[in-house]
Amino acid sequence: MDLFAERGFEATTVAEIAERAGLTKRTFFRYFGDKREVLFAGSEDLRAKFVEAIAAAPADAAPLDAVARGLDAMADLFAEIGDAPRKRQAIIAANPDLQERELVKLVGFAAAGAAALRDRGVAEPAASLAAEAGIAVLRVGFEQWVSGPEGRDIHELLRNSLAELKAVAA
Amino acid sequence: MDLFAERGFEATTVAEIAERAGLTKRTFFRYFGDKREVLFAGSEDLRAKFVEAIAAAPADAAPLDAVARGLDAMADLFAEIGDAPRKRQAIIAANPDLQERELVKLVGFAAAGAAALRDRGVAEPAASLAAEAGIAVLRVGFEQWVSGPEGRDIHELLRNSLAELKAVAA
DNA sequence: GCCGTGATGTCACTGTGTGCCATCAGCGTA
DNA sequence: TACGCTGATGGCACACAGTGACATCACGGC
Repeated sequence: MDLFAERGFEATTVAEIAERAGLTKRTFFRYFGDKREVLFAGSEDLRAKFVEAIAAAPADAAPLDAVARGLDAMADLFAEIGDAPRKRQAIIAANPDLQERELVKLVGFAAAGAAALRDRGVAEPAASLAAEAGIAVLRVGFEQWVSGPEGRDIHELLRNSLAELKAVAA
Repeated sequence: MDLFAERGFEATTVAEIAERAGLTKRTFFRYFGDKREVLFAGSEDLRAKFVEAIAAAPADAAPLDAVARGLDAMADLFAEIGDAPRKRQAIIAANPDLQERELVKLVGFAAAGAAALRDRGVAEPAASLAAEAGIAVLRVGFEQWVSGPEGRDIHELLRNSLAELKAVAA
């Protein structure tokens, strides 16, 4: 993160990252599948929170409301770790390769969320659509959070975004 | 496309593609920003159809209905060129790097669709959400089309997918 | 003291992607 | 015809990502 902030992602070589971390290039690639992955190592936690919250939603909750619980759980995590996500997002915003990887992660969230919904008895394609819609809400709300003024509550932004989606789809 | 179908994307080098096309590696990279891009060259047309149809929707159409027009226009193009998209999708499905690039293209569609909606007077974040939701519908419907039996009508799949989204968001 | 086992280092190598310069065809102009 | 300009291409050389193969080393069990 330090190196990326100093020189940018592209201008930082894996050898330099490895040296800073006290290991070799080869060992770096044993821990991370590729150079980008080092910035997304924490995303499994996020996905886990998301699916757990969906699974834990009341049995009679509608699919999209279960997804809303998942989004709320993600927001908890964001709020918890302060503005680290914002710094990280600035690095990602400056590099197309990283944006690609982020999209992959988000689609992975959608797939995991859809699976969690199916476990709740939601049929396809409703499960996938509810999960994809939830990720759309996340994208839009998160974008407002990182690009807007500091201190705004990410929970509220996501809730508003979801309400807006419901209004649009009505 | 021939080379990718024979040996797979990864096992095909840019030098081989260039040779087959009668030019050099260097020239290939002047036409395509990277190796993956050669598979996505036609996507600008698709995006253009999408935004044109949104712009051409009746002035009183709801945002999501304007997006539905856009999806219909894309379906026209898919149906027109037969099963080439299915072959292409098989290549993409076999390679994570290509999937990443496809997501980027889809998100680009969403952004272009959102801009078209804003031109129609739709405010944010409704415009982005409607466009993102439309792309979710496209992903789910297209996935059914390529993975399901041959001969199904992509228009119908997309319409059903959209109806399902509306039901889920109700 | 010996033997796995897992983590790490070292080395060589392929392939992507880029910068730099040479070449060449076409085209307008004197 | 000769000249110079321009745009497209080829031909290098290179940095860097990522991988396979092998060596090394620390460790714990026996």
